Amino acid sequence: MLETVTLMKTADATDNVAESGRKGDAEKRGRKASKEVRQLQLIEATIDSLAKRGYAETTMADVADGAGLSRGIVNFHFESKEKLLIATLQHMYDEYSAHWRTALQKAGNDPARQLQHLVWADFDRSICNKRKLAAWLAFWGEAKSRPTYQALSSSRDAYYQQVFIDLCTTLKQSGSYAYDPQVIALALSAMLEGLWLRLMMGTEDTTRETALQSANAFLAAAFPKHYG
Amino acid sequence: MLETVTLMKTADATDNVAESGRKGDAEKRGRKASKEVRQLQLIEATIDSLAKRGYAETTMADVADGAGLSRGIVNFHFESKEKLLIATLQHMYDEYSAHWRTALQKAGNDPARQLQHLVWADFDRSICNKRKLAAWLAFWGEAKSRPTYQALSSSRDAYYQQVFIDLCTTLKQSGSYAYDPQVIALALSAMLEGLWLRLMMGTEDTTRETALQSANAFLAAAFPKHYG
DNA sequence: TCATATTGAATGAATGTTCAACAAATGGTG
DNA sequence: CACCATTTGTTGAACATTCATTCAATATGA
Repeated sequence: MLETVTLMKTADATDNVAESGRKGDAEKRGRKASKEVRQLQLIEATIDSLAKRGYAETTMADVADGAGLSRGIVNFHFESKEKLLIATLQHMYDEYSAHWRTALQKAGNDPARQLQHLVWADFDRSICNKRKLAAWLAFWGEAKSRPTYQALSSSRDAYYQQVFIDLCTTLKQSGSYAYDPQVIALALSAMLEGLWLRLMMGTEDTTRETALQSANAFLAAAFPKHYG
Repeated sequence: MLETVTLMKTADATDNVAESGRKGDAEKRGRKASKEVRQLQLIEATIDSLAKRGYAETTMADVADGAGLSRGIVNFHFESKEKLLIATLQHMYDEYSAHWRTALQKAGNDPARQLQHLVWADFDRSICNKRKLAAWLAFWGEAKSRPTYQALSSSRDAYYQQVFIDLCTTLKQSGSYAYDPQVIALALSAMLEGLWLRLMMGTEDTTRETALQSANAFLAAAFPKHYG
């Protein structure tokens, strides 16, 4: 009963899902596609399912249906459901990483600009959209009780956090602020994650624009000499 | 009706998964207990299970075992698994609410003090401990795709947010700050939730103490004339 | 004795995984 | 090019397991 709906909904997906769900039925239907393409197709279908149904309700059948393929296919490309989900989380982290690094690179050498760009990056449409945020939230909800997810998360998060701390340290020196860089960096990254959380939950009063506004307000308050 | 409930559980409070699973076999075993006590016992067992196994892996059997009761018992006291989970979420919200209101009341009439106390309240041991944070995270992860959970969350959250906005507005006037109160209130509440998120995930570098430190740093940065 | 709470086994539905059969690509050989 | 063998991808049904729910039997308290 929900199956037909599933096919339709890949289209609605606010962003780029359209393409991944659409690419000529000729290419994916029945006929072979390269291993990588097929795996990506299944990962995208997994994200769709996570976003629409949540972690607990995401089933192999729903993923296969969402990709327009048969039931057994997922176990062929990924050995098990668990490995599919890990690959999906990995994929999302890789995408986030790439985006983050690009933002940092484009910011040049000025630490104030770098921090600003990193904050902006978090609210970019390509990263920060309903579908992906919902999928993140689904994973976070399970991460606590799944060592594998937690391991994946913590190593990367620690790295981002360190970059924030370093930037805050530099800004402190050049602006002679009184704060402990470590403390203010934690406040900053926590706020960014909290804003994501709000966006994920779909709270009425929080949009990408207002979230970004609040993030900017924080920077202005914490580093008035740089962002005033 | 919820008030009495609140009293009971604050007793076991701190972090004691142990006790909630242990309390005198004499009391609960076989012999009848009042309906309310039994329901509370099952709700506590549900929180334990959510914290230990996550939402997706929480089963009726695990809840019953955790409470030291038989399999069929949960369907007798709560009609279904879904209703058990809703009652559990409701219970956690009631507890949080009560704690929050108490903190606000104890703060007196000074808005700066009120805001400070509300922030402190969020990191109080009775609210902010591994077990309960993990349970919150488990619910949040599913809230996006469950209208019932979302409805429960959003109405309350909107209320808290409004209080924050009002307090920020007052502080702005008395300290003649430049910020838009709405924007700064969102930044504040997002940061608080983000800190919770970090604590939930069990990141090494974030403890209740460092989280509170960061929250205070935020207040000092945003309202220097009040918290400087 | 009656109402209510509790138990634990039975039931049925949902779902992850396996696998034999089939189809498509690939590559070698004449 | 034609032909066949092999490898690889795909399918869908069968299987086994897990789990929520039901319910008849039993125990408990009034």
